[in-house]
Amino acid sequence: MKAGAEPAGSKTYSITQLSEEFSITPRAIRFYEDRGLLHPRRDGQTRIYSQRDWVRLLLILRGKRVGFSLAELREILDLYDLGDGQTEQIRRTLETARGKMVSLERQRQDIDQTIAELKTACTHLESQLLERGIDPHLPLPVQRRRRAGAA
Amino acid sequence: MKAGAEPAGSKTYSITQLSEEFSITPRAIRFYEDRGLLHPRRDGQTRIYSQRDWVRLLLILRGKRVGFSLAELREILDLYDLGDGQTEQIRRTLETARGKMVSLERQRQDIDQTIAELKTACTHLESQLLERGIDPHLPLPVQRRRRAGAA
DNA sequence: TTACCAGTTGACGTTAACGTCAACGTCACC
DNA sequence: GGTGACGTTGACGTTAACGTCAACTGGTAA
Repeated sequence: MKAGAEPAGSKTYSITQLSEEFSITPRAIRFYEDRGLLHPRRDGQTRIYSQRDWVRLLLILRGKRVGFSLAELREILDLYDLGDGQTEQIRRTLETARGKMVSLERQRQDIDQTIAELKTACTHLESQLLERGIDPHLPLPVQRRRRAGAA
Repeated sequence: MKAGAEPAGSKTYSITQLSEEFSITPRAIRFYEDRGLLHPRRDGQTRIYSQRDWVRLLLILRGKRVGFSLAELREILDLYDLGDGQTEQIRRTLETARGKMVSLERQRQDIDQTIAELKTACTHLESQLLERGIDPHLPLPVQRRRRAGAA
């Protein structure tokens, strides 16, 4: 039990705990490890995830939502545990980080434009409904629910 | 030459013209058509693209950059040529449009957070370089270029 | 002991979005 | 009447990101 860098009393997670918290499957988590995005401790066979792993997973999922591939996410996550690598390595890493920021800025512009277009499309549709004397904000005709999980 | 809805004098494009303008392959364009995102006229076998198709392609590519799948993009594009469909159809369409807007807003938040994190990571890296007396803004050691195309 | 979890490692299946290749048509031109 | 350039339709290959399934390994509660 002589823990290493971890605060020794720090909270840990099993793979299913993590999978439930983040609403993904254990399979996905193992897959991320296979791709070098996570490196949990082991107790024999079983994986034990630390707070740090928790944060990493958070970053991974957010990164996916903004469109990064797992390979890119690996690069990005490595930004944090570089610590004191070789100078050349640091410089390259810095370059890729800057590159990703640029593409993200552009992506945000794309999103803003798309939102704007959807907005006009919506008003267009709403006016069509109004012409027919229908309230555009009424809910749809009683959706069939199927045991909805967490939002 | 008796054109239909088109302004008759309106500019048209061949598939390779479009592919070059947007830096994609003809294969991709045909694929989009196969998935119902484009409906070009035909002159015998050959496809003829109108201004409207041009705009659609623009929207498709932007949509892809913000993470929409081709199936989703098809839905979105259909928002524009609904015209005067069935009332029920209009309402459902309106719902999906609103849903996409919500997810886009969230995605923009994700992007902003990611940018912020990358920014701190960058300053971290830069300070490491400064500690070693290195200018963090010098370009990398003479990248090998290989006949770069358009930016 | 048996039974049942929770977890593990392969191995193969799947979907999306094209790439690649083959075989073919067709026009202008020389 | 051959030869490109440009276009077409299949059909199969490929990569990413998992899903699915099978076979196995401890622990533990009845």
